[in-house]
Amino acid sequence: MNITADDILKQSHLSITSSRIKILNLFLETKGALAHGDIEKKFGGKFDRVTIYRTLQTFLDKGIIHSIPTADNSVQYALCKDDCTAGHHHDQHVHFICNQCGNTVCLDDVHVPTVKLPIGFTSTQVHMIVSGICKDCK
Amino acid sequence: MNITADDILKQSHLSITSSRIKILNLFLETKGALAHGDIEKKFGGKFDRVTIYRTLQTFLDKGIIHSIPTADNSVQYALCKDDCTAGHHHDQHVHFICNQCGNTVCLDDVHVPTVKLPIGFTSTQVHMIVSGICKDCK
DNA sequence: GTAACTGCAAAATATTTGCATCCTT
DNA sequence: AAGGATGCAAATATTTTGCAGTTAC
Repeated sequence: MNITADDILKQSHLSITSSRIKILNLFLETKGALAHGDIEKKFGGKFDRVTIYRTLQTFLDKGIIHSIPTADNSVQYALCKDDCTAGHHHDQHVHFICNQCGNTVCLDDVHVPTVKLPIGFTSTQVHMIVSGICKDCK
Repeated sequence: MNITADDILKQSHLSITSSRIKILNLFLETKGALAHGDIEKKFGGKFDRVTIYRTLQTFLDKGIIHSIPTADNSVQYALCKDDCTAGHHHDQHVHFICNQCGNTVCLDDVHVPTVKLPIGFTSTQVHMIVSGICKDCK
């Protein structure tokens, strides 16, 4: 049984509203990551720009989504895995950005190697962003 | 012998101008990475906002600096190593972002492990961003 | 002297905030 | 009914573009 947008909102103690459901469903349907602009385009004026900003921020706060660092400063968001709790992410997965189609996908099955940091450094989170050509654009 | 801002500009066939020298020197003096805002603050109105944008873009194009992906979408820039040529970066180094002091540093001595990508994916660049507490903030 | 770079002004974008209204619980 | 969420308007902030004046080579 797949988890529904409804479930996710309940788990995070958020009111179940139409825009949250729609945005969450978009994330659930999309295999890759989404930028603010993608969401806006997808719903073309269906609801307010500002609502998208606020909804994304709320989801971030609750740990429902996480942001993916990108080199071109477009902000990408993706659903968190089950082991993410509010404010404390365990997402150690690899993100792949295709230079051809521009899509960002989570490579869930690729394991992020642990790196040995210099003395005195403590790591709480590791992101690995690989860019290149994805299998669809090959 | 240390390389100078002057040398770098000559190597990239760029005119040697005051603002380019100053910005490059700032990079050379700074061990960590710089965001657009940092540069602006550092020179407090010394020269135009727009000049900074254009200078950074030029440096990016020439492969003098590279941008570092960050999770909070502030765009960070850092000097490229010698083995970077225009448009083709070999920077496989790890960046560390301190959650305490906010500084971004390049961990040049930490080797980025190669990851095995799923069939069909080709990688041209790998970024690894580790966040946590740096040795100075410990 | 010519091409390239800079500063200023302004346009285009992107993000944040305040407040009245509407929806969820 | 009460608290929270949304939409609209507007304030801020960020980035881009055009053009005239200046500087590097």
